[in-house]
Amino acid sequence: MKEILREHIEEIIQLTDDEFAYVLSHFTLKNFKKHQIVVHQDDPVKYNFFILKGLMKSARIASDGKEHIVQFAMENWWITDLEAFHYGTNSKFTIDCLEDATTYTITLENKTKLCRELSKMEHFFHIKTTAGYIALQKRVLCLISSKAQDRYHNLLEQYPGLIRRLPKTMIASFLGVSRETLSRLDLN
Amino acid sequence: MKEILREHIEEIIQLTDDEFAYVLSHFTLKNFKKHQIVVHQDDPVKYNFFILKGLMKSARIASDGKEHIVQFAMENWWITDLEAFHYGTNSKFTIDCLEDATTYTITLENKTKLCRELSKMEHFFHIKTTAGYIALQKRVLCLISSKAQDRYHNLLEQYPGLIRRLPKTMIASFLGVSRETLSRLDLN
DNA sequence: CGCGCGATTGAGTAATTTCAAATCTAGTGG
DNA sequence: CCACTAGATTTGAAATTACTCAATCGCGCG
Repeated sequence: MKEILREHIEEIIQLTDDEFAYVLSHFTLKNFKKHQIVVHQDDPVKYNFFILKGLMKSARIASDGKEHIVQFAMENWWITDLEAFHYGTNSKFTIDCLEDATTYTITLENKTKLCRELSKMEHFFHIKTTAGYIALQKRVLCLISSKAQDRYHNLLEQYPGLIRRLPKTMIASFLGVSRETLSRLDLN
Repeated sequence: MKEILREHIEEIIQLTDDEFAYVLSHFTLKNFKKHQIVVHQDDPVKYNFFILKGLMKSARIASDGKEHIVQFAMENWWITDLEAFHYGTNSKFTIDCLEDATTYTITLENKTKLCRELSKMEHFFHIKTTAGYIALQKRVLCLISSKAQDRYHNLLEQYPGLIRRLPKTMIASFLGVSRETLSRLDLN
């Protein structure tokens, strides 16, 4: 468990054993079961989640009852409602488990403390956020410039391992089309 | 000029006069004229731009010749192709001026140096990137969950000052609809 | 076997695009 | 002050794309 987090962090910065032990002490290991809700829409967000094992999604239920999936996260990905987490507002999204999950969670207080006391960790989070920004920018471009079919292929190409674990209904929701439309596309 | 940048940074962190002078020495003041191209699609990206005055857009020209606007930036906003800037790859976008512009530019080398030497600045950029991430996440949600009309109103509500300075063609491109469709919407 | 869930298919409707033409507007030069 | 032009915006009409609602299919599991 520890090793996974350590390797993940050390892809970006180097830590001594002591430093890593200190970093680790700011995280809490938490397990969740499939279908378990980790963040409730309209509730405050306590944690940022680093996924060791499992699969989650972050989605918003619109007023008409439809679910719009904003993010998936699997092994070695982070997930939370970053806005609510950072600004202490209520979550716009519900985050739940598509598979049983094991996570390291960190509170905002601990993240802030860690960044203040170990500037390498601020660098780490900065780089991670930058990568997330870049990924979102790509997604925006895809959404405004491509037809549903190309969006599907684009996703498949970028995250083939993820797609295999997802029901098509959810892929459709993530792509911003109805499940019927996705089903009618020629996916070859 | 200096004061604008200083106030912008000091919204997030505190700097002594000496520190700010040091920070400032990593930036270069650059002026651009309306229609001038600041970053060419498929070229490397030298700078991240902080806009003191003016208005720019970042857009991708697709293979069919259509322009898809990914970002606008006006006073006190940052703009670049963050992926190309950080990873040294070629820009996916063309960034150009919709109005005459005055900017402070910073190279990746200087940004990295600044972050290493003054950890407060790493914090500053981290917070800025986080805010950008949050804004993009909102945009993604809007794109997958709303009709064109609601997307327009959403944008108008969030950035009324920006909309007033933009031709409708560009707003349409930003929203991911054709200019004809935007023109036909009932915008009241 | 039969239930439940996900995926597909059909039919009608709505939203959006495309291409073309018309209209409007701001700036320029006479 | 007017005429002219270039660019932006709007409008029209047909074609495409996607959505909704309903029905059906397929499959794994108790």
